[in-house]
Amino acid sequence: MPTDATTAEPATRCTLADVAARAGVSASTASLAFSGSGPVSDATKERVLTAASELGYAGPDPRARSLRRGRSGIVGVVLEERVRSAFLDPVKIQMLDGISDAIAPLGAGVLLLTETGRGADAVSIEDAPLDAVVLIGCSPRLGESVEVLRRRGIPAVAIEGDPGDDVVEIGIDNREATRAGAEYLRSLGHTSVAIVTLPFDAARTRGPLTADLEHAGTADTASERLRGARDVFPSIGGRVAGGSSIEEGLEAARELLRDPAGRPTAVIAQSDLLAAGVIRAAEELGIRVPEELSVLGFDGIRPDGLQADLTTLVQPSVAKGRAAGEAVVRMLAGERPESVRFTSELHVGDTTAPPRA
Amino acid sequence: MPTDATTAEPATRCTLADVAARAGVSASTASLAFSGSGPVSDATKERVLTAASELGYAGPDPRARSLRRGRSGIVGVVLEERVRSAFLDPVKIQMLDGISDAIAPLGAGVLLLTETGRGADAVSIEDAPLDAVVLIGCSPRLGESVEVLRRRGIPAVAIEGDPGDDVVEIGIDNREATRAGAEYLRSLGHTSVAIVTLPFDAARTRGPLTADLEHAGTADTASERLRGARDVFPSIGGRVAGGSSIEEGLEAARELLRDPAGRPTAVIAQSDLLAAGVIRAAEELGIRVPEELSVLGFDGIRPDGLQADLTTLVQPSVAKGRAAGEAVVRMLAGERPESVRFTSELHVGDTTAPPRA
DNA sequence: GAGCGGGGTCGAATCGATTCGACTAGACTA
DNA sequence: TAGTCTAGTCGAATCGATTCGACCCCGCTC
Repeated sequence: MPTDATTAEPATRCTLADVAARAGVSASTASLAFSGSGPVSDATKERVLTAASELGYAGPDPRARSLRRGRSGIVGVVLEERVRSAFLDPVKIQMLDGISDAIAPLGAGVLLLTETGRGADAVSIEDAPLDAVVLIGCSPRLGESVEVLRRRGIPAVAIEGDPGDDVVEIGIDNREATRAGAEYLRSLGHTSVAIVTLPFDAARTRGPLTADLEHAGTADTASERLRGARDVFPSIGGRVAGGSSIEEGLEAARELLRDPAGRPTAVIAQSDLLAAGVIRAAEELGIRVPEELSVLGFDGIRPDGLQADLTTLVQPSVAKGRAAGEAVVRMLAGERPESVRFTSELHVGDTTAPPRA
Repeated sequence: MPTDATTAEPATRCTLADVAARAGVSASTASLAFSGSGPVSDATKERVLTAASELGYAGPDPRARSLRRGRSGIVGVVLEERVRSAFLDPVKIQMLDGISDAIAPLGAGVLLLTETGRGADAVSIEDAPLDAVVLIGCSPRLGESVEVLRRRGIPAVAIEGDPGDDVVEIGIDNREATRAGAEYLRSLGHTSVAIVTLPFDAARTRGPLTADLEHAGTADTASERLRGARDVFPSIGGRVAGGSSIEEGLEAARELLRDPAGRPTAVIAQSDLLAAGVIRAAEELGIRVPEELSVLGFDGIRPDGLQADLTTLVQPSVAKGRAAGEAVVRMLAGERPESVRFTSELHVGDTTAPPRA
């Protein structure tokens, strides 16, 4: 009797064995009929399928299937922060898009994971049925994650941040790109330049850019971009933001621009969102951009609510995601893909200009 | 011998049984030692844990665990469209945020699913190890999805769109809200009003708003909002967009505003993104907003790049997501949560004004 | 000292499907 | 007609952990 929509669930859901029994075949044959891999006569197949629909059988249980097959069809994507903040960052979304695009042929889904501490109640990298993992973001905790995955034997790909060892990495030329941007500023005539960086440590400590903070850090992206700036302006100073957001940029820039005396003529922001915050701070303080202050961003997204055409270093976010996805597909196929390094390009908008004499 | 970082994986990964053997206890005891549920002497526990770390055991296999326990710790979120487009819609992101927030105490992760056709190669609602599912969006395919889930015995919650029967639904007052907005337009003096709707059918057919299209449709949201507009402007006409995006709004509005003779003095857009597109179309055509054209949106997000303060119907997106997540948690706990209906609020911005005499 | 209770451990069944090797009939060849 | 082959089917082992009931032994009580 088919289950009625309004009745409670049957005491026990029906299994492949039930279907097989009803069709008068063995469980193995029924399995073959469903998976299609193996010789089964059309008549038998039909009988099995009929029995299944009569019983309201919803197909093989994915849990059992994945235990037997050793594959779950799920690729984890680790976002360093909470899901909410990751989605505020357009760069992450673009990468996620690239990833889900690239793994589609694998028939796998994307499981969102966050880097909460171990043993937390949220599902984590330690206990989720994953076939592979993509680590997104310049996470200081990368080392731990990689170690966990290695123990579990799960292939991993990292986007940004040095995972070390033999983990495939998808990155960009953070240092060179920033240097190019800094050189552009110098070519405009700027000599008094400050920087607003991404956080250096896991705690996301914000504050003035000190040697302490800088060296305690493990965040590759922030360090590399800073190095690029130092290549051109060796003694550059500035502030460390607590993350990539307009709000953080605003806060950092308020400090940076507060004192009219020591005010820089240009600010290098390590992300477009930070740059947008810097611009907003300038507006607050009545400082005109780019006449009185040049602002350089990084990423190449269009921050929400910013009408200026930001001068920035455009990185191929979607391509990065796609490359990561493709690497996952290859690893699952037993290959050993190479790391990839993309290059960024300077886009000159209207937020940079020569400094006022 | 512990696995060296550089060696290939051991032929077979080690299992709980291996650990138990090494610790000199039975598999059952080892399991107890790991899960902590059951009486195990401290000495034994210690021995097991030691053996595990010596062997490089990474903890129980989640696949086996979920088979036995019948829970996978994964909640699916079905986005009707591709992942990429879903993330372009700020409303969806906000709901997703609310969901992931609410299910956190469950210790479950969020698996992104898209409503691709059956049997597609992508992981789907039919074969993913899910404990529960949240259906997002006014999907015409909702019926099929609900049926699949019912067969599989997976609890479901729908956000927007009438899932029918006994499925919990989280919604808003689409009709009443739109009516309120329309009444506001009428109170300003508008009588010639057009509408740009969301798609009515699964194929996302775009074009003029005809009775055919309208009635063939199964998309609850579009229909309800249209009804609300009809409550005030019974003979309202307009165009059906192919989705919620600035691009679609732009395209629809070009048609709508092309002919200066029959041009409406106000446009009701069924989403803020569509509204942003309408405004952009007006700019293209040299029509001033709000002096020559009033535009009303729906959602309460700030569309990217739109500097106007959109007059719109603000819906509580995050709260909707959170309510859905909470419903999931309750269902998994064996309760039967109630459906929830939120209300939207009219926000008067600067895109609406009385029509020119 | 016999009886009793309970902490600690173990065996074995179980979750549900997949898959490999074996087996059976019927078709086809020599 | 005996022998070979193949398509179709079945049994049984397997994936790895969890869990229920049984069991044992030690300490306590009367």
